[in-house]
Amino acid sequence: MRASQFHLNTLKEAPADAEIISQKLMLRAGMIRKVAAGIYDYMPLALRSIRRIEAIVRDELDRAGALEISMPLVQPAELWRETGRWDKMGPEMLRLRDRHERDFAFQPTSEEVVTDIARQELKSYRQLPRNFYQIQTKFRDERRPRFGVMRGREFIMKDGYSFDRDVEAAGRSYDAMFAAYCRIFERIGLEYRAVAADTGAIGGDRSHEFQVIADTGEDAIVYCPDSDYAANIELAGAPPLLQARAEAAAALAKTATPGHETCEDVARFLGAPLETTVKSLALASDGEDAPEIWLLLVRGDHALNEVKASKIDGLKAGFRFATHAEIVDHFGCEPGYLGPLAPRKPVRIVADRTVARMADFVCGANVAGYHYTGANWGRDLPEPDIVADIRNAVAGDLSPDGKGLLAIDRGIEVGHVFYLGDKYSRAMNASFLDIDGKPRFFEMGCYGIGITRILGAAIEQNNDERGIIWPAAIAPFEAVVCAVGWGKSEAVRTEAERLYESLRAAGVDVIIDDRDERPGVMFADWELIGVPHRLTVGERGLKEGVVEYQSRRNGEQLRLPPAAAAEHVTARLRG
RNA sequence: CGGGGUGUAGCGCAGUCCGGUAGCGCGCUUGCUUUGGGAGCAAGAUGUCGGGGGUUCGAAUCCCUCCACCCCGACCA
Repeated sequence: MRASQFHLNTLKEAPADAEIISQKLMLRAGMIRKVAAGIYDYMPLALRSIRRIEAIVRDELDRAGALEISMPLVQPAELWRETGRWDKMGPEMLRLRDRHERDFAFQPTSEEVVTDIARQELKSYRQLPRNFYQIQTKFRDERRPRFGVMRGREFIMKDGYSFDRDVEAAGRSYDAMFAAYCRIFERIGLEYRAVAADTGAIGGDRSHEFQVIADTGEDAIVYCPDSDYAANIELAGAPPLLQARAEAAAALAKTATPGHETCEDVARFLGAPLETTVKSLALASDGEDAPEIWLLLVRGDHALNEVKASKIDGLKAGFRFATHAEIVDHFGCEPGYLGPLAPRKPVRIVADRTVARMADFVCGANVAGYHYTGANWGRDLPEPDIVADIRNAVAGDLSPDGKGLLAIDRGIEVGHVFYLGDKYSRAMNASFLDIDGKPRFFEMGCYGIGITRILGAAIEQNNDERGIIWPAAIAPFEAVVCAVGWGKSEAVRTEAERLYESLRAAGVDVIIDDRDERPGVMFADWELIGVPHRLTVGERGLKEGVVEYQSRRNGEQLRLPPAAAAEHVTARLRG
């Protein structure tokens, strides 16, 4: 490629609404343009990187035995109604009507369509296992698109689906995809972690997220540096922090805490450690009749984990935070002073395992402006109705595998492998004839990779004050030849062209900067764009018999004889 | 969907309070000079001031109303 024929449009300043570094750099480098909220043009530079990511994904999936297909972007509502998801999906799914007023969905994912394929195409166990995937545009009408390409509404995703004859075989398919994903992210060159994730209604332990480690990540990853334990914070087990409940030592006392509503405030005001306070959260579950009110208790320094809470009997069907009116009605006071002692009306008390072992604790008194100190289970109030793990794990907790202490990192989810069971095949009556001649529902798995999100994640992980530093495997160009004084020096032109041609001959994806720009402009552009390897040809160097090499990643500079330069770059890329 | 905020040239911004017919930097065009880290000088081009309505002799500016976008808020690739 020649820069004079390529489309380059770099900016010195990023658009004001860009928030995170990858979004700013992609906009400045001219890779993407915003068309609407969460919807972007991918300009030639971006598309080159996208195609390289896709190539790696295809290569590894093909190797793992998956087959590429292409399913429609616009999918008939009837299929989505079969699984009930037409109603369940909510406003996140973009709905369309055709000229006959028929309902369609713009695919946010494709379980329904692929299951429809399977029930028509796969009749016999002899055809199993089968794994279909596609790399396709998805649309999810996110309530809040942000972070550029990281959380766009329209994005490119690889989604794959496996079909197996039984649970064991499905497990093998899952493991094969898990392994393929590891290879994919290693080849792309990302620092990632595979973490156990929530399986929701499906159950079981076969759900893993592939998280790219980055401070700007929206997910919290809990892991044990001394073992291979890693889980999404939604799932990570949080052990009780007390071995056993101590004997009550203090007397129950109602203490004035005017204006102090948070545990932090109350602890500071009372001069008590935050670990002696109990945080009370009022939830409501909407049952057949009146809503039931719940009070969930975690220690003052802990946070409620809503995914864990949703697994408690009675909350499984869904819950919400109680309204102000419900709180006043059941507790007889304003939020901020709620507690488990003698609420005005009966509420279900759920204590975190740590809270259940606390003694002499501080909690709201259900009277505005007052907290109890010295509260004790059994003596001052009944034992909790339910004791469960309902808090987020925190750094320093004992790892659930007992092999060390937990640490927490931020991550960006770029992949997810998930065992589906027969949820979709049963709903859509998708079956095959097994060896015994009886029909069975397919055991399914689904496997996603956020192709465009990988772009953002890679930049979040690889950048400096000058711009992007692409991992070579997904860079828009592997190398650039900068010709200083292109317009006036025949020698420079000749040597730059020669280098360019030898790199091309060696299979390097190289661009020659023949724009006749000043060197500062060229260097700034290519450093912003993040091309991993740069060769500079100028009259000054040629007089001394050298061209200059510079590595984008570590800034290393070398002066090389022109005859050895191309080989040097090739060796770094392929070596 | 709630709460906050912003819309002025491709990008970054000033001008709005106090109404008088739109400006700065970067970028773009042309010419000359310059030529190893985002050049200098000169001359230029580019605006329905988010849309619509109103007030006024006169509106980017005041009022009403839509719209778009951004930020803060709990199940996602």
